[in-house]
Amino acid sequence: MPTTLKDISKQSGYSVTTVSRALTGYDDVSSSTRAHILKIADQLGYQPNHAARQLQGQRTMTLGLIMPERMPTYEDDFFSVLLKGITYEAANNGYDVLTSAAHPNQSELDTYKRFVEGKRVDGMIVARTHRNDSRIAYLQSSNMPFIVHGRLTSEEQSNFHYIDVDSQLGLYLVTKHLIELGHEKIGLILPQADLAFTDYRWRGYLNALDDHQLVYRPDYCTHGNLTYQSGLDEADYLLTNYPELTAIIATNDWMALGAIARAEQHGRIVGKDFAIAGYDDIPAASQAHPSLTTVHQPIYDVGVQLTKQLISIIATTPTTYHQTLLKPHLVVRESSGDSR
Amino acid sequence: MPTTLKDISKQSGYSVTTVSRALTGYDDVSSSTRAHILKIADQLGYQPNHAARQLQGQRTMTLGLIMPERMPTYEDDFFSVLLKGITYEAANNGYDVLTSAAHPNQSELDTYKRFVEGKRVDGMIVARTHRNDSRIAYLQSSNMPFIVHGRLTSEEQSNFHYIDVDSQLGLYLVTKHLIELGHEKIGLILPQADLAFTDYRWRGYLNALDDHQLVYRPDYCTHGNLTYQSGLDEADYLLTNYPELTAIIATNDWMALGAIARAEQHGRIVGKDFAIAGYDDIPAASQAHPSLTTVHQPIYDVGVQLTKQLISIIATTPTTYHQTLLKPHLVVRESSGDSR
DNA sequence: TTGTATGCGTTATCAA
DNA sequence: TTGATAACGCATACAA
Repeated sequence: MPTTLKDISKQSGYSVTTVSRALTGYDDVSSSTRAHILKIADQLGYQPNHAARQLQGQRTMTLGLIMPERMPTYEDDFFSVLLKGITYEAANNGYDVLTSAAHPNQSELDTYKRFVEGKRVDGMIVARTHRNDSRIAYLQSSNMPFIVHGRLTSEEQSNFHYIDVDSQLGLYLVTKHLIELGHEKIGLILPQADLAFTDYRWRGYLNALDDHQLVYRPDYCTHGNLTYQSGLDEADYLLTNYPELTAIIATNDWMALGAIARAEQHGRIVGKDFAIAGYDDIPAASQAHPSLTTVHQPIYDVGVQLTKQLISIIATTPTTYHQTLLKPHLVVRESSGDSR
Repeated sequence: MPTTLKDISKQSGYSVTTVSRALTGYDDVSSSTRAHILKIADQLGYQPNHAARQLQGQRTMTLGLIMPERMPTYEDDFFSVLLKGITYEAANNGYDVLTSAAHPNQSELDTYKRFVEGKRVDGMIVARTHRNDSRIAYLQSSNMPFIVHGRLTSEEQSNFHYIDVDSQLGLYLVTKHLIELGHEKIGLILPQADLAFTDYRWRGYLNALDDHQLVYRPDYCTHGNLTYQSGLDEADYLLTNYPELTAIIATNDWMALGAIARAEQHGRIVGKDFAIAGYDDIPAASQAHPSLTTVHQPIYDVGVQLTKQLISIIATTPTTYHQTLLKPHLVVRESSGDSR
């Protein structure tokens, strides 16, 4: 059985109260008794019982992250990398991280409720927002501190703390890059329509076309699901129906890699007579052949930033929303080809 | 303030005890009162207070995973992918996952103690074992259920539940593959010497040489640290000092990718006049150019298996160690070249 | 079938 | 500077 305050109390002769105060660093304990108690606690290998602390309203020193209901695609490591950044930064600040996914017969939202109303965490991190995001609505109605990676769509109000990478700018940059290389007919493979960033990426593409007096062709835009397979499928669709295309932008790297593979099967030589670009700059992007032109998203670092912010929010309960928009940068590699 | 049993008690007129029993599914509650209570609980959105449950000795329904003290290299996503598998499988069984890393001024082992003695979890998962692993020794001395991914070195006793991928077999397979292609002078880039699997991988290499009557040259073996950079460095060292080498095996894919890059800088054409193989089969391996011959490790699935096992161990406290050795398989791609 | 009393380990309040 | 007591929310032993 683990050591409790009572054990230390007995050993030391002091009351449980005094022991508690000595251990938690109160200043109304004589330094000699504190030293004495500290020594015994150390000998006995005392570890505070976390549940007991929580129970009388203490902080949990725990942050929560819930993985999406349907597992993101097998190859999508967005959440795991984010979680890595979160875990290490949390630990640097004395926090632990509780993670879960929907339990059987429960919704994702139920999991949020379990964490929040079960008082299991001091704050929540929400990632990959979608249109009309019920998780955010719920958290707003609670008084649990939370921070979001991403915003709601541009038509919705994002009245909460967030850190986002400016997807609209990101897609503007790639699109502009391709246009400047001479491309005028550029296909676009978007993610699922209900993801909030889909909206921003689409707008970035649109703006770039606009700014260069190119006509927007809605039929050049399709929706994939962020997987390699959907990159194959959507590229196939675009190349079959619109052979006039000279370039395709996929809104994540896995779809872009799929698109490259399929384009080559269609007889296009990517990086020479056809251009493809991705988004994210995952490790495989630089290894791919041709290497992938893409937009860099520092996911690990975003995890770190989110954590830093959330912890400061927990500490200070700011009255104004902390909203950060990070600027992504274009990484030009072989797949977009030379100037044509 | 979240709803408590007391609130439901007041609303329903029943005692807290009865409410508690109705909600946790005892059978000594009349079905009419149960229905009544359930309804009110639902209306009030009752969520059990986790801390309170834990406090009187209940299960936490939480599993623990602690990330290594020094962050695994930036690009090493082993833990994050493992954690993804663990989290989803845990959730499937009604469990949550608590993760952390060493807090400031604390050791990794302190973190284990916090989790175990602070009674924060029902079981622990340990990964990436090393020689003389103090975390395992500690857990063995506790009575916290735990399962390990990996074993101790072959000279040590692995008296605990584990699931390992047979690294020795894995390295045997790659080495044999290269030998059968005609290679006789094969460099080996190992991980840090204190990692337990280093031992097994080295033995696999050794056995394959032995079985084919090739002499083992210790100086053909170097140690990297699992990063791309160390792949560059160690390959450089090997190629500079032993130009007679016709192949290099790196014991993970990132080092192998580094080795490919450096070998090409040394004028070797990998896949033609020089062979390189890796280990892990990370996504980038199939995208690399040349694509990487490697050994497949199903990390996500291992996470799933570990979780399944651990949960069953928690439930049944088996008296015999559950030890599984998974067979890895060779994935032959371009980097090992054709028969020579 | 239901209710009362008690305790889990800790901290906060109040008194000494 | 220290200690007794109550309280956090829940589940259990025991009584009714």
